Amino acid sequence: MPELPEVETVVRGLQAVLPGREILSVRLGKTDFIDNPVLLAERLPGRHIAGVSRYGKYISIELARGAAAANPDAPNFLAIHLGMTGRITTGSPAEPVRPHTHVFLALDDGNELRYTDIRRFGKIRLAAQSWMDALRARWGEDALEIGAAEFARQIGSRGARIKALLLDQKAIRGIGNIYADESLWRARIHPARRADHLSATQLRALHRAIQATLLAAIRLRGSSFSDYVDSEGKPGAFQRMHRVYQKEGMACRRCGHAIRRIQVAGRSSFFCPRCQPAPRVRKKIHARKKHFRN
DNA sequence: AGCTCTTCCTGAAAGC
DNA sequence: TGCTTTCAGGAAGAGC
Repeated sequence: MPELPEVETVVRGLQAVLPGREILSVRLGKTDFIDNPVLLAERLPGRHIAGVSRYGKYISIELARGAAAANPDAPNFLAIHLGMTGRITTGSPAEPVRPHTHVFLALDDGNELRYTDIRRFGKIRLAAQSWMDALRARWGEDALEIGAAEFARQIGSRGARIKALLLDQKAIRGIGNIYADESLWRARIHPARRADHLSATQLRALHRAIQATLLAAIRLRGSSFSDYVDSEGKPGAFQRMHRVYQKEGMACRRCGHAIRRIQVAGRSSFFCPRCQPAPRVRKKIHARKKHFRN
């Protein structure tokens, strides 16, 4: 499940090989996850790649602007979201093609950029600057860049449960289920706590925990659970450092209590019931979800 | 307005 | 053994 650290790792890999390359041709398989496949196939050939960057969990491949592409509505960005099972790799076109590979871009150095996505939860779009700006306006600050004060202001004022907010890209961008759970464990905060019930100290601790967790994950090139690999096709190693995610029933590394799993905001949430004390049970929640004891 | 739930997709694993 | 059911989750959109 590519989240900020995995996308960052892929982007760094692509930055090493893509800038300056010309896209020679486009071949497509299934296209239901591509915003406008005809436009993509028509407009990409002949364009040169200027750079690669990350925006939240989006990968943005910027195309060099020719004279004709100078106007602001020109589609100068290839925006790619890996969804849950997306992978982008570059390598020789002679390498065997993995099943569910749906985009092939031939490059002028003889290599091929491929997009593979089993579940096709990913998204690909040839986008104009205005679309990238709209994404920026819609979403919150990047989880790695946001300061402690801004984090407390954005998150601490909301009535939603903290886990739901961490997953909401409009509140803060880049975090998914793995790093939300790992960060909450590190900060000793229960995933079902209301954000506006957290103390200033807890918000500071959570801000610190998020950034420390994300940076540690980037150092280990991300977490490979099912499908994630970097742009060279190699898995990350941060899954070895997971403390709660997918560890139901195992002993908490801090206190030894069994890790539990509950649903919060429609997502599996793993936590230590001793280190991360539950919110005071509200009658509404108690009546609906009996497993909220602890 | 602000929050939670449902939906899309495939394959692995559990259930019977 | 072999079938069916459940589950995983990012983010848009529906619903409350």
